[in-house]
Amino acid sequence: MSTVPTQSASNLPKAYDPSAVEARRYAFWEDIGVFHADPDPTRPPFVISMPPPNITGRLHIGHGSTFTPMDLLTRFYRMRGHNAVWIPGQDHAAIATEMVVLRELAREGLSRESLGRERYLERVWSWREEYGGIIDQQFRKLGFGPDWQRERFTMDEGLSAAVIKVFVELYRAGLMYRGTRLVNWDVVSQSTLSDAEVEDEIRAGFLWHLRYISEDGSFAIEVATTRPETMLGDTAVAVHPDDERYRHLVGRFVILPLVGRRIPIVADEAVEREFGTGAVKVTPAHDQTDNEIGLRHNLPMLSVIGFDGRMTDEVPEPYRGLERFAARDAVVRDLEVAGALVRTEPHTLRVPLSSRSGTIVEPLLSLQWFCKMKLLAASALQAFRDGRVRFVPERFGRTFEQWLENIRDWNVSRQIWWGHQLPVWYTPDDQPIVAETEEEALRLAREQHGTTELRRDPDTLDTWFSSGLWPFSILGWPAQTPELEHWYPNQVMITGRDIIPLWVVRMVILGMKFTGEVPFHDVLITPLVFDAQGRKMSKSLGNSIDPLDLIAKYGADATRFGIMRQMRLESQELRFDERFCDEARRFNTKIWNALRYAHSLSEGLPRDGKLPARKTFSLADRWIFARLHQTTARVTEAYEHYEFGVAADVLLDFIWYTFCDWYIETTKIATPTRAAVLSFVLNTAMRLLHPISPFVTEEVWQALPKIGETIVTAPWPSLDEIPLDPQAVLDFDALISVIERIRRYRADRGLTPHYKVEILAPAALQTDIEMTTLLTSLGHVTIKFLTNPIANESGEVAGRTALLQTLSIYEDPELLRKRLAELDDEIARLERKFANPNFAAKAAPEVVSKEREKLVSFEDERTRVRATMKVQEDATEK
RNA sequence: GGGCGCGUAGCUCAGGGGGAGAGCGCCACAUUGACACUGUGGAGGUCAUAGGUUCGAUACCUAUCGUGCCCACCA
Repeated sequence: MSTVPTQSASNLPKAYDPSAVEARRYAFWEDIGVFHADPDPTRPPFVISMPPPNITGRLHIGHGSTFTPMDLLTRFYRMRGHNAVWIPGQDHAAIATEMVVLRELAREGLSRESLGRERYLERVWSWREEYGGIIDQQFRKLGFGPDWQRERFTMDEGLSAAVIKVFVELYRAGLMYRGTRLVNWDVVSQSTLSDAEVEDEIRAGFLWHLRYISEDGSFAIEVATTRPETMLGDTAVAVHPDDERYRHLVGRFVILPLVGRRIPIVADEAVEREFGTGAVKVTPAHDQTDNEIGLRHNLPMLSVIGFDGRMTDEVPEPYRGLERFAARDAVVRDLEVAGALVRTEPHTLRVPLSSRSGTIVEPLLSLQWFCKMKLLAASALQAFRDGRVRFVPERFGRTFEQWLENIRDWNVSRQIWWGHQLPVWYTPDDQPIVAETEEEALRLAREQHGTTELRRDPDTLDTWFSSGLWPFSILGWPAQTPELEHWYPNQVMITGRDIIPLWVVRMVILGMKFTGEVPFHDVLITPLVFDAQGRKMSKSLGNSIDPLDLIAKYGADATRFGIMRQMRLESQELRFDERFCDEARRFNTKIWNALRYAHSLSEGLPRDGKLPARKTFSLADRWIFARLHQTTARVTEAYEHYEFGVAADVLLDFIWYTFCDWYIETTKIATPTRAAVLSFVLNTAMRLLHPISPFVTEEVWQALPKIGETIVTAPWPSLDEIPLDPQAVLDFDALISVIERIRRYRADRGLTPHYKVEILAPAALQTDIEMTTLLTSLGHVTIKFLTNPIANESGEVAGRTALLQTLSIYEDPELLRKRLAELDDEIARLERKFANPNFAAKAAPEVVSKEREKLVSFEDERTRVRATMKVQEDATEK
C-alpha cells in the first residue's frame, strides 16, 4: 500500500491554535470562492436569505444562536450536493442609523436641517461606508460563509426600485392610503413607529383619582388616570352602559377642571366597570382606547401634546409649551389646589417605549400613510393554514396566526430622511400623486389636476417595508432572473420569535401579494439567549456576552459548537453556559491529537484513503465502522430536522468517547488495517462535524488522505460506504463492559493500573486469539482458562458474546455480596412483575419478552457471581 | 385576561410508559509513547407537589406551587 510519507507527526503543530488556523482558512475559502454559487437547475436548491443585520449592528450572542444554524445548514446541504447559497445583506435601519448620525452631527453643532437633505444623505452614506461593514468582518471571524459576492443592501438601486414599485402597486390596488390616525410618536427620533416597534415595560407609577363636577353642581364623578396631563385634552367621561351607578348620568355634562370645558358623559362598552371608579376620562387624541371611544361618539379630538413632546396651544395658557412630564407635575399640583384631586395611589402600569430611542412613546394624531392589511393578511393566513409555510417548533405558528388575525393597518411613513422616500408628490391643493418616477408624477399631475407644480413628500418608508421584500428583492425581483426562478421560495427562514410580527408576517404577506408564493417553506424559530441566571442578555444589565470574547478564549469553532450544543428547539430559551464552549475547545484539541496519533504510525497513512477488503478488518475495525454508520445516520437526521444540539452531542460522544477512548487504544497493537481505518473514520467524522465546526475540520481533513480541494465541497458521508456489522457491536460492547469491570475491580481495591489481574475465562475462548489479545492489552490482565465453563441456569454456553459474558474475575468478597444483593432485588422485582397475571395479559408482547431477557441476564449474572464466590471459598479452603 | 416554555445530581442540561444519564465541579488513583487542553474509577438524585389514567408513571392527563416569556384598549 502506498503511503503518505511527507506528513509525519512532527510536521504538525503540537497544539491546535484556533486563532492561527481560522484567519488563514477563511482567507483560503474566500480565495477559492467556495461560498459563491450560481443557480443550477440540475441540482435541488437550498437557499437561505440572511436576515439583514442593521448597518449600525455589532455582533452579539444572538447572532451566534440564529446565524450559526444558517451557516451550518448551508454547509450541510452544499455537501449533500444541493445548489446551496446563503445570501447576505444589510438593512439600512432607518431610525437607528439616523439616531446615530444625528448624534454625531449634534456634537459638531450641526443638524439635519442645517445641512439640507442632500448633504445630510451624503453624510449618512459616508457613515455607512465607514462603519457599515464591521459586522461583515465579525461574521467572517465566526466562520460564516455566505456568498459575499451576492451581498445586498436595502438601499441598493435594485432593492430601492422594488420598494417603489411595491408602494405604487399597493396604492393603485387601493391598499395604500393617507389619513389622520392615532400613531405611536417617538418624540426623540421625531418620527412615527409601527405597533411592532413599541415595547411595553412594567413600571411603578401612580393612579390619580380626579373629581369632575357637573355643570349644575348637582353631582360629581370620579375618574382615575395614570397620565393626568392628558386631562387637558379630555372631551368626555365614559362609563359602561350597564353600570347601575352611572346609568342615570349618561348624557349629562361635567366641567373639566383647570380648563372649564363642558364635556359629556357617554356610555361605552370599552369601559371596565371593575377598574378604578368605573368611570374613565376620555382623551381621544392621546390614547388608543379613548380614540376609538371618541370615534364612536363623535367627540372632538384635541391634540394637547405636540410632536416635540410639549403642550400645545390647545391647553390653557399656564401649561402651553411645558414639556410633557413637567406639565404632569403642574397639572397635578393645580388639580390639588383646585380640590379636584381626590387621592393618589401607587400603581404599576405598562409604559410604551420606543424600541429605537427608548423614550416613552406618545400616542398622538397625525397625517400619515397607511397600508390596509386585512385583505393582504387573508392570503398569508390561507398559505399558513394550507401548510405552505410551516413553523418549527410548530407552536410559533399560533403567534403568526394570532398576529395576522388581529392585524391593524400598518403605518408605513416615517418622518426621517434616511430611507426610501415615499414616491408621493402633492399638488398645491394637497392632492397626492403616487408614481414611480418624478416624470410620471408630473405627467399624472398635468393630466389629472392640470398642474405641474409638485412638492415631494419628505417622509420615508418604515424600514420593515423594504425588509419585507427581502427574500425576493435580493434575487432580482421584479426582473425574472435565473436566481428568482430557481432559488425562490427559500427553503427555510431562521430567526428569533421577537421578529415574527415585525418581519416574518410582512415577508409572507408581501411575498404572497407580489410573487404569488410564500417566500420560504419553513420558519425556524431559534431560542433567545439568556444568562445562567435565566435573565435575558442585555447591554443595560451588563450580562451580555460578546462572541468576539468567546472566540478569543475558545476559538470560533468551539464558540459555535458550544452554542449549538445547548440549542434545544422545543425550549424557548437558551441559558448560555460558557462551560460548553470550554468543553468544545478541549474537544478540538482531542481531535487534533487524534490526527497527530494517526500521523505518528510507523507505517504512515495510505495515500488514497481507500479502505482495504472488508474481510481483513479486525473486530475493532468492524465495531468502529458500525458505530460510525450509526453516527452518520443520526447526525444526518438531526441536521435535517434542525436538531443541532443532538447532532453536536452525538458527534462529541462518538469522536471522543468512542473513537478516541476505545478504537485508538485498540490500534496501539499494530494491525494491518489500522492506518486506513483511522484515516477513513477521521475523514468521515470531520465531514459530519464540518457544518458546526468549519475550521478545525478543514485543518484536520487537509492533513488526511482525501479527495478534493476543501472539505467545504467534500461529499456528505454516504451510509453505503460504511460497513454495518451488528454482531461486531455486540461483541465489542461486551468486551468493553468486561474491561470496565476489571478497572472497577482494581480501583475498588486500590490497585494501580499496572497490577495484572488474573481473570477466569471459559476454555472455548482460548482459540479466539483476537478477543484474548484485546482483553489482555486493553484490560491488562492474564487469563486463566477454565476447562469447565460456567453455564447459565439453563446450561447454555454459546457464541462469542456469551463467552465473554461468562468471564469471571476474582472480586472483593464484600463487593460480590453487595452485587448479589442488588441482583436479588432486581430479580425479585421482575419476578413480581411476571407474577402479576395482568402483566402478561395486557403488556405488549415485545415488552414482555424484553423483560424476560432482562430477567434471564440477571439470573445469568447471579449464577456467575455465585460461581465466583464458590471459587473463592474453595481457594480459601485449600 | 388569554397563550406558551421550563422545574431531573452542587451548576448547566439531555432523556423518556418497564433497570435514573452527560459535561462541569467534587473525591481518589494513574502518568515520559496522540492528548495534564489527559486517562481511569467513585461519591452525589423520593426526576417540584398532590391526585388521576395504566398491569406498570420520573415520563401521559388534571390541579397546585415555583419560574420565565409572548399577546391584549383595565384608564
